Formats: sequence, C-alpha cells, structure tokens
Amino acid sequence: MSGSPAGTRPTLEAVAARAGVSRATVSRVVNGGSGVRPALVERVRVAVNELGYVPNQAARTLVTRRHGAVAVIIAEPEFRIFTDPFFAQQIRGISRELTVHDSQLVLLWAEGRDDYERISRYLTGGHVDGALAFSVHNDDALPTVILRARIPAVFGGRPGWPGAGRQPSVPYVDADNRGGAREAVRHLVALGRRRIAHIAGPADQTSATDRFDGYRDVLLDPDPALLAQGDFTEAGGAAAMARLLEQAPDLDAVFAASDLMASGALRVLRGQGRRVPEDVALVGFDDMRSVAEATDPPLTTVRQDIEGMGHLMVRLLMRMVTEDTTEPGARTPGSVITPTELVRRGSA
Amino acid sequence: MSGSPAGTRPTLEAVAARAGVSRATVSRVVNGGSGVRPALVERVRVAVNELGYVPNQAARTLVTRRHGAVAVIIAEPEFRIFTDPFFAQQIRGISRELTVHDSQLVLLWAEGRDDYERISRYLTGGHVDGALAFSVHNDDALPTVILRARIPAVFGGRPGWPGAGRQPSVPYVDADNRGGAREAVRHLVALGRRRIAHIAGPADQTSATDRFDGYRDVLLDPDPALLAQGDFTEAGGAAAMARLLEQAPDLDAVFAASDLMASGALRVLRGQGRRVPEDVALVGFDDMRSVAEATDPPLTTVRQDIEGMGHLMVRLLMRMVTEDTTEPGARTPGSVITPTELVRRGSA
DNA sequence: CGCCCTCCTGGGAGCGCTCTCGTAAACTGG
DNA sequence: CCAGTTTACGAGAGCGCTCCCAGGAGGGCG
Repeated sequence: MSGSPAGTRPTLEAVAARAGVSRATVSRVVNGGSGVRPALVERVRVAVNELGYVPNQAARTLVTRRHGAVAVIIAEPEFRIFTDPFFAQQIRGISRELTVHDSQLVLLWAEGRDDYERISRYLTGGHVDGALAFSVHNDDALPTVILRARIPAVFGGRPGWPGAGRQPSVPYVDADNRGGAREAVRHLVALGRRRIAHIAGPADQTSATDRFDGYRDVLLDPDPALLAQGDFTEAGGAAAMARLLEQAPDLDAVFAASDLMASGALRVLRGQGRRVPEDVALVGFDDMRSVAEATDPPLTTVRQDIEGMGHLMVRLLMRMVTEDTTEPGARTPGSVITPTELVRRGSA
Repeated sequence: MSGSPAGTRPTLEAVAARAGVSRATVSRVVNGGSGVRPALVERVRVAVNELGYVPNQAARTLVTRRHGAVAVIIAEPEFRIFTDPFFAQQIRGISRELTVHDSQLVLLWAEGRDDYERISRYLTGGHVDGALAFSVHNDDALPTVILRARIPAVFGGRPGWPGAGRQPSVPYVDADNRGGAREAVRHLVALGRRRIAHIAGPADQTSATDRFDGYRDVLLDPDPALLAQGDFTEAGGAAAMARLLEQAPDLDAVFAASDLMASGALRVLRGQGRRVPEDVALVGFDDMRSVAEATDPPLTTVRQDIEGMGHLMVRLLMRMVTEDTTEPGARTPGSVITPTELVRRGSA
C-alpha cells in the first residue's frame, strides 16, 4: 500500500517495471492470470501489492467499452416510492446481485419531464452498461425514453404504455400478480365465502389491474357493488372499505390489492363492529412484513419475492449486456414472472 | 440524431471532419466554446446535432481525472435506514444538488465488514470524485475506511469514532441537535413545566447524545428518574415512556429525541389516562411529517432542514473536489451545522 | 508601411489500459 | 534430434479525449 509517490497512482507500467515484465503480462494477471506462468503471476501479484496498484477504470472502459456500472432509474413524481419498503427491498436485491457481477449502481432520480431529458442524455452518453427502471404509471414516458436510448434495459414490474396498442417488447420482471390474486380469491372461496369484495389499486398501474384480473378470473362476473378502488395507501383502503360496506353490507370477504389497503380496510371493519375473520375474511397482497404482521389479526396475504425480483432484473440485464442486444437482429430475452405464495395468517 | 453508422457512436474526430475544423476546436466548443469564432461555434454545433454526438465520458475522465460522479455510501447493518423518510429525503437533496453540479450518484451499499473491503477498493480505484457517507453508530468502521481511501468525503451527521480520543477532523453536515434540543426544553420550561423528562436515543449515535446534551444544557442536573432511553422507534419510545411513568409519576413534560419515540410515548400517555398537553406536554424531534402531523394532538417538534443538509453535503464535497484537498497541505473545509426550528403544534 | 501583440486554430502528444499479433521458448512425437 | 505444435510473453497500436504549444491571421501603433 506504500511505495508510490504521493498523489500519483501507480500505473500498469509501474507494476510491469517493478515485476520485470511487460505491461501486457501485468494486464493478463490482473484480469485473471490465465496463460501466465505461475512464477510470473506471483511476481506480478507481489508488485501489485507493494505498489498498491488499482486499475484505472476509465482507461479500461475506453478500450473495452464496458463500464461496470448499471443505471437504476427511479421515476418518481411521488416521493413516496422511495420510502416504500417494497422498493427499498428491490433496490437491495439489485445492489446485492450487482456486487456479484462486479458492477456499480448509478442512481438516477427523475422528478419530472426535464429530468427525462437529462437521463436520456446520460444513458446515450455511454456511462453505463445498461439500465434498470421501475414503471409506475401507465402514462409514464420513461419506458419510451429508455427504449430510445438503445441501451439494454430491464423493467421492474410490467410497464404499461401511453396510448393503446403498439406495446414494444421490453423485458421485465414482475410477480405473478394475476396468479397470486387468483390464489387469494380461491382461498376465500374455499373458506365458503360467497360475497367476496375487492379493493383495487389505481387503474393506471399494471400491478393493480393484473390483480383485479386475477380476482375476476375466479369470480367471473362479480357484482359491481363488490368493487371499490383505492390508491394502495392505508387511508385509501379505509375509504374504499367504507364504500363497500354501504354498497354491499352483506359482504363476507375482502381481497385488497395491497397490505396497506387491507390494513385500512381492517380498521374500518372493526370500527363498524365486524369481526375479522369471523364475519369478514380479509386477504391482502405484498406480504409487507411491517404491516401484515403488525395488524390484529395478522394479515393473510400474497407474498412475492421482492428481493429475488431485484436479483433477476440484474441477471437478465447482464445477459443482455454480454450478448449485446443492441445489435440489430439480436432478440431480447423474455421477461420473467416470479411466483407468488399465499401466506395464511389470522385474517382469513 | 441520425447520420452515424448503426452501432458506433460518432467521435470528436467525426464531428471535426464534418464541420471542417480540427478536433481541438470541436473540443473547445463542446466544453463551453470560449475563444472560438461565433461562426465556427455554430458550424460545430450543427455538426454535433447532425451526428448526435455525445462525448465519451471514459476518454474524458482518462485525461481530466474528473469523473463527474460521487459515491454515496450507505452503511446499513439495519436495513431500516433506507426506508426511513429522513434518509430518503437526504438522498433526494443530494441527488438534486448533484444534478446541478452535473454529477452522478453512485450508490454503494455496505451490509457488512466484507463490503467495506470492496468499497475501499472502489473508492481507491478512482471511479468517483468524492464520497458522501452517513455515519450511524459510533463503532462503525466506515469513517476510518473512507478516510484511508484518501478521497474527498463529507459525512452526514457528526461521525462518532471507535475508541476514544484521536478524532480525525472530517467535514460533516449536521443539524444543530444540541441547540434544537435546548430550544425544545426551554419551550417546555417557558410553559411552566417543572418535571421535564427525556427519552433519549441510542447512546452510540451522536445525534442522540447531542440532543441529550442540549436537554442537560437547560436542566443542568436533571433527576435521573426523569431519564429513559429508547432506540428511535415507536415501540422503544412507548417502552421508555412506561418506565418514566413508573420512575417519575409526577412528570409534567417529556422531550423525546425523535418524533417516532414521541408518538410511542403519546400512545402510552393516553393509555394511562394522561391528557396531552394538559397533564403532560410533549415535544419530539425531526418534524417527520408523516408522524408529527398524524398524531392526535399533532406533535410539537424540532424541525431540521433535511433536504438542505443533503444539498450542503454536496456543495461541501464539490468544493473539496475542485480544490483537491487530498494534496498535502490542503486544509479541509470546516463542517456545517444547520439550524433547527421549533415547530409548535398541539402537544406542547 | 512594418513591427509587435493578440486572438484563433490545428498538430500532436499522451492519459492508462487492452488486445492483436509476432516471436521465442518449451514441448511433443517419430 | 529435428520438424511441428503449443504455450508464454512482449511490442505496439489505438480507444476518444484534452491540452500544450506553435504558427498564422489580423489589428494597432509608431
């Protein structure tokens, strides 16, 4: 860690001189050391350590055209998403998997349309090997922006597209929202419930509509009085529940599209003297621990492997990067739907 | 945006050829255009647009030794911090200010000692111009790791140091925890309260100890029965409050070192039939909106400009970067303490 | 009208690395 | 023991950019 004059970092050249070999050999050793005599490898290693040599990433990138970095784009008109445990967990999964691939996470935070311009430039400028993005609302321009940058990209959650039709095929990783919802509703049916209501999420988010679709897969043609819409928040869930109780006082079960909404619903149900699960069985979605386990009774809900989804996003992206899917004629890898799992607790 | 052969990005050379000038001139135009005849500037601009030229950051970095990127290091044994609105806000402030400085945010997430090794290598490897870090616990090795990397760095929150003594001077940005606490307690005194208890945060976090110090600044030699320690969580605050009520049933005010703890305390107070603020006045710290405004009564608390602190961290760092404080003899800029403000709501 | 000074512009070196290619050395087998 | 392989290593080009320096054009002044 010493030996280098203060201020200047040692270069390959310096290491080569010290080890009495050529630059090329040092480079080979530093990058895996295959095809170099063990004795030489050792000599180079020693020199590297003595000088405290660390490769200059910029020089490397210049010739390899690989950056060892991936952009994670947070489009976030609502600041909320960042404090959402769901999102944090996904980022953590991404971060962990990137470490495995020796890549860094460059966080791009978009707060408005102007930022999209900036981000587009950044992506095009060749700073990163690829991009990971989260699509929130259907009318969000982000997917388009990223696609235009012609850089490998993977989405978290199935992106919706502004305008109908022309849905470009972009790889994404999503939980099996629809299947999970089906399982949740089937569970309620198996419990003997007949009047199963649904508190849906915002209609412009695919996760919400997919869950709604799963509900309808099982219940086919549900009574409109059994439907209410929330906004994925606790308060929204409470309001929706209140509406439902008016529209359909005879309901005996509720499937809420998120745990947060379920907890709001639970609050209202108890407020109106309905026992859970005796009078009304309740199922949430997400298995957001801090919520689902904290309620009384704890929430039966649909678990998704959030961190695993983060891992998958990175693996998918890395495959695209190494296969260079920006080449004309290259086909992008398919998307991945991760399984969900019904977690039975006390509420249903 | 067209005109370049698919796959290859146009280089400076290509733009120069197109505009009929030299590489050097194009470079000058791209970097501000001073010292170039307006007519030429225009010609180059046109060529840049026609070719869709974007500078190659790696090549640039190689010669300028500037990366246009800053590492943000999250040391986080407890995952919690990421979901903490406090932290999210600070990151947002950082992100915004970095945009102003045309720099990117590289997120480094450390989950354990092994990661420190990785991070140390990364920082030393010359990938970023500087580092922003958050010190959480006093026994955290992160400050040491960063300091050893000899890279400009600014801390969020006054870092504590493992072991006593030898406190290296490292610039940080922190709220005036002590002053804010003083103000909070003085407010309670002004209200005529005489038995003012304190729920402190963890003793190994400077933000907690500083607030405690502020409390003692005003109350000088407080009755030990008026002191309890929490862990900055709601549950911890509740537990501490319960203890306080046993130790000192005659207390007439509580200053909690965080809003979350205050809300826990509030719950216990009401549970035991104490009216807030009539019987017991309560003041929190942080002005974490989602908590302080949601309680009943809303919390009187000490506000800190969290996002502003993020901005300041970046500005401080950028100054260090441009002045190259790693040069021997350079003095690091001083730290900044941002003011706090008492926000009066219903609880005191 | 010539000289000097200023202002622009281009040539060229060089940042630190990878990678191709050529050659020397080591090995194989008949 | 030598021709033919295989393997190990070094020389050198070049990635795309910035920046120093030299030189040319033009303007001001004696």
